[in-house]
Amino acid sequence: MSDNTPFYVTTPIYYVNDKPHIGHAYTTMLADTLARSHRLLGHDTWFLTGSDEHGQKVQEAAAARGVPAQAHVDEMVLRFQELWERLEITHDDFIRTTDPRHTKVVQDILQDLYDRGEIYQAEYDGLYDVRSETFITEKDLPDGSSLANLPDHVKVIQETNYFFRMSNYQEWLIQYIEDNPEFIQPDFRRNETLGFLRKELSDLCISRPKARLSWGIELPFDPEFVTYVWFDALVNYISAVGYKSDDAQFARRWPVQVHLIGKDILTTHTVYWPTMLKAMGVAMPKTIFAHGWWLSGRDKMSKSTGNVVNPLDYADRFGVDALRYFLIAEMNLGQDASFTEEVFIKRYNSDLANDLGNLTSRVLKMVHTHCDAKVPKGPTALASGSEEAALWTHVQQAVEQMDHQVRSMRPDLGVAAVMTAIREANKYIGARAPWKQAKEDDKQPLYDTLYVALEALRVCSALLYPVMPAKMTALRNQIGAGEALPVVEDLRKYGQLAVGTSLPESEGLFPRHQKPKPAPEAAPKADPKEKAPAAEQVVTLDEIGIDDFFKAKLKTAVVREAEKVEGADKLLKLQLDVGGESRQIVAGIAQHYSPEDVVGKTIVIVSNLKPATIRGIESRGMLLAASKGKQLTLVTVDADEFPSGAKVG
RNA sequence: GGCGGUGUAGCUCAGUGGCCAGAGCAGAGGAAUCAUAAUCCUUUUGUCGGGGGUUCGACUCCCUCCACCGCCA
Repeated sequence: MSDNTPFYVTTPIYYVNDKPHIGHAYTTMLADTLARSHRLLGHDTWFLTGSDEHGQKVQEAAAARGVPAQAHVDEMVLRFQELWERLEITHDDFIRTTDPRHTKVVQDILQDLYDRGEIYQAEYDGLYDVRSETFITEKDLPDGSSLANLPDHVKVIQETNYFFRMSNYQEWLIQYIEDNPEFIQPDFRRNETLGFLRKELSDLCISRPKARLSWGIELPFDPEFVTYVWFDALVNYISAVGYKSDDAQFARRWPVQVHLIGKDILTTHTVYWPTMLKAMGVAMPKTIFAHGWWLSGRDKMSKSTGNVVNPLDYADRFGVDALRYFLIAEMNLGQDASFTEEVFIKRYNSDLANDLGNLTSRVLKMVHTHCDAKVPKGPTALASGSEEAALWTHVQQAVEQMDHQVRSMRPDLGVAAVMTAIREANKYIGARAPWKQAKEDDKQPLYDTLYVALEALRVCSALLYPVMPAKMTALRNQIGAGEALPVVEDLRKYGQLAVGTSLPESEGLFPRHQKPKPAPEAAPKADPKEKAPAAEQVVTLDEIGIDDFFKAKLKTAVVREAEKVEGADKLLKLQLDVGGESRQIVAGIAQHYSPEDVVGKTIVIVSNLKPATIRGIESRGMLLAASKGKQLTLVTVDADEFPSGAKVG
């Protein structure tokens, strides 16, 4: 089974100015689990991660602190490097885009492409979004703004830049994606990319004038410019493995087996990067795999709502391996997954504490009590049809499943198969009742039971090792399998534990955690008589973040006309003036206001509500009104003359 | 608006034409007492989103409607 198939896996390089969060940690742990799995299989494995260190934000952050940019990133990068150490990440290399080995290669590539006409200079005359540091078109403008009325963060600029002839490769890329189904995964992301490619692809702006951005890699053919992100960040995947610097290494590693990415950077990796490689004449990645996001419950995690899960909190409270297990077991790769403390503790308790931890504990306690803390002598072969053989079959199914599912990028299913085997082992113990066997004069049945159970643990611990390296090493040590890395060949062979091996004192691997709380933040102490559901409501009912609030765009509006809606006794149709724009809404206020009452009033509306058709009449927005019981009053503004279209909030 | 997806037990999901539709978690009852108040057994609820069609037979294929999600506009 062992071979020398190369396995090269990457994470995106993380923006050094960002604070590390669960998204970074997840991708990196996933890559680590894959890398460890392939190393066990004997594959020639290389795991690369790193940091993206150029750009405006770094330049500004460094300036704000009054330190040179390089000193700033040297300091910031440690937050990632230290986190990876803490999370048992075993990357083989960590590339920084400020490394000379990287900047040199970037410049070589740019010069080469420029010489070959793949990069050209052109005048850009249009809109620039300062906030996202990107060029935009009129279509990209936020609602309510226009060329005549630009938002503060959008500027009209005219500047010279350099462009990469990406558009030349559109047809080729479509064909390539269609010919190579494994290239972009999961397949619905592949479809998205093909959808993106149905419209015309433009050339890619790859530079910024130094006047605006100096913290970057200088274009070798024009010292007035630095290269902007794409030819800097993406190139890390090849600069780190010897492209244009170490042909032997590059030949050994490339093409990469898997680029792991989050779904938010799909297009850069499935459109920009392949066309860049094509222009360079470099082979395509085998697979670009986009995973989903971790949600906080059902909501996107967001800094401003404060619901960002800090991976270190969980690592501190439950252990790094428990966190790794949760992240791998809980996410169906590709889909989004939900991270809550309640779900975390539930899974921790049921899988790790109750099933695996307790199985280990009950088996080892008996070995210590009845077998003099030595691996007992079990059956030399498993009689077909026996309970032992049945358990072993389940364990072997887990071996096969893990192998298959890791290759299919579904480690969650592999882990689930191992848990099934572990539950079978618990059933086996129950069926054999070794505590009864221990009371018999003939101890051999007892020894048989315990040895077979230990063998099941040996195999399962090896299968889970890539996910929980430290805990599984501890477990393997406790059952006498030694501290060395598991050997894959031994997983299909029964009877590998050496009889008579002395076992060390063992302690619980996964202590149980009490009482899943409904939400991460401690809820205010409710009346003890109140049952959980009530408390849950208190917590989940409805504090929203400022972000949520601002999703609703509230504006003032003046009612120009109003009329009753025929056939509906509650509805009025209103024609509004909202900052010069007219708009029609339907409001259920007819029992409280007559049309004459409301004309001329300045009211408040939700301006970005999805249009609805009420009684066949289009309603674009809703007005605000206070109501209690049967009373209702419109929300108006406290000034006699106030312009319509004003922002409220 | 265009393209795609999803809708199966209280929750999370599996199930690519055929025995009474499944798993884990949660709930209920019981057994056991080696073990981390852990384990094991039994057990309830399913119009398989609605409607129509193809078929001897559909959760599974086709059409349509509804709801939600993703990407794009």
